[in-house]
Amino acid sequence: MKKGELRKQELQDKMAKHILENGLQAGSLRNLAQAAGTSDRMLLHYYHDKEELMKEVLTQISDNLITILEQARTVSIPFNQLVPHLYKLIKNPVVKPYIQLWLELIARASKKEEPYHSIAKQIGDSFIHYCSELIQADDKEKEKLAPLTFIIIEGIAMLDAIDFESNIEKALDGLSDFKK
Amino acid sequence: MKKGELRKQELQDKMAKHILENGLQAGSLRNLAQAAGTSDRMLLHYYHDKEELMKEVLTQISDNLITILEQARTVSIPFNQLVPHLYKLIKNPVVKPYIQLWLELIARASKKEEPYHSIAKQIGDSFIHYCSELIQADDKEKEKLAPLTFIIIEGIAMLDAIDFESNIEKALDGLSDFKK
DNA sequence: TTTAAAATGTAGCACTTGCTACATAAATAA
DNA sequence: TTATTTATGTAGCAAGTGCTACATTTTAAA
Repeated sequence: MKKGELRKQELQDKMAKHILENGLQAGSLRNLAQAAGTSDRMLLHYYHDKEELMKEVLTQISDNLITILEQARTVSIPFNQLVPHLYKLIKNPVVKPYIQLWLELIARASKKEEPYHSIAKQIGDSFIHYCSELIQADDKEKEKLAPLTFIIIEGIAMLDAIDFESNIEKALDGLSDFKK
Repeated sequence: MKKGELRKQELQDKMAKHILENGLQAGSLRNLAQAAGTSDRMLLHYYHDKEELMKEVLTQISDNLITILEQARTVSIPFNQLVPHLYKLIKNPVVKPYIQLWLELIARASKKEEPYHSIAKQIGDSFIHYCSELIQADDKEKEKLAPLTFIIIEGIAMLDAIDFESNIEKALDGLSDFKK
């Protein structure tokens, strides 16, 4: 890697950290520049415009999350244990900022705003793939259970955003009453 | 109702419509004023500040949604039919803007931003109450199934935001495989 | 060593944001 | 009719937004 690219990567790491800690809303060029220890002028030197910058930063954040998830990977689990397991995971202080950012991403994606929409789709795909790998079931079952797991975790994340923990517990209770 | 209050309500209706159609992001005082056919100056005459304005407008929107939902109410349905029923409902063009706004609300609520956080909690409560009324089950079951329904519908709304319809179908398929 | 390219600084533009100061016109109360 | 709220207009401020123009220094290629 050349010197320039190295510097760019250095800035990008710091920007990713800043976005993760403060959200998309706090991601103005000047804010990001300050967090990275440079100027907005320099950011537009390394990136063509803000859209390109955000695309690369968010992609990096998403890659980081995947790495974290892969590291926290266990052996495959049956569905009824997987959901509580993932609930614990998204409550983890390391993971939680990613979930909060994810909610912001979805809000923008729902308006087809770019680059957020396409990045959100990518992340969605990765997560379903991740669920699929974790579920203990045959392939035909996985096909249905991975999306179902995704949906339930997303829903839980939303309830968690409005401090509905007790409702989450009740729902998990209700879920465990079901059998195949 | 006095003349002033009447005028305020008139403006508020138009602002609610605008927010519903264009989202929170498009809700600057000047945008709202234009949509209501007045000036930002006048909005701050009727409301103390933007926070108060948003609080009242969003509360009204939420009340409108509840009215719509109540009108679309059927007889009580067992859980496994309720989820597909609600999925159809949130796909309804009349309801869909509310869901999109809801996603935006959640994103802000997750940062404890006011007035969004408290309003989102209120709406969450109403929706769980609504689910509870619709579910065909005894009270003890409802206690668990209403939050579970809420979670699943929220999750579906998120997947829908990133055009994951086929995954939603698979998940619903998977869900119907479960039995008590 | 000259030359081209990449890195960085300083200033600013045009626009949007919430909100305010200062005024006048209109409706209402005394 | 006078006095007092209430309604509305005009202008602007201070801060923030993405982005650009123009300059200079530093680095690397010839």
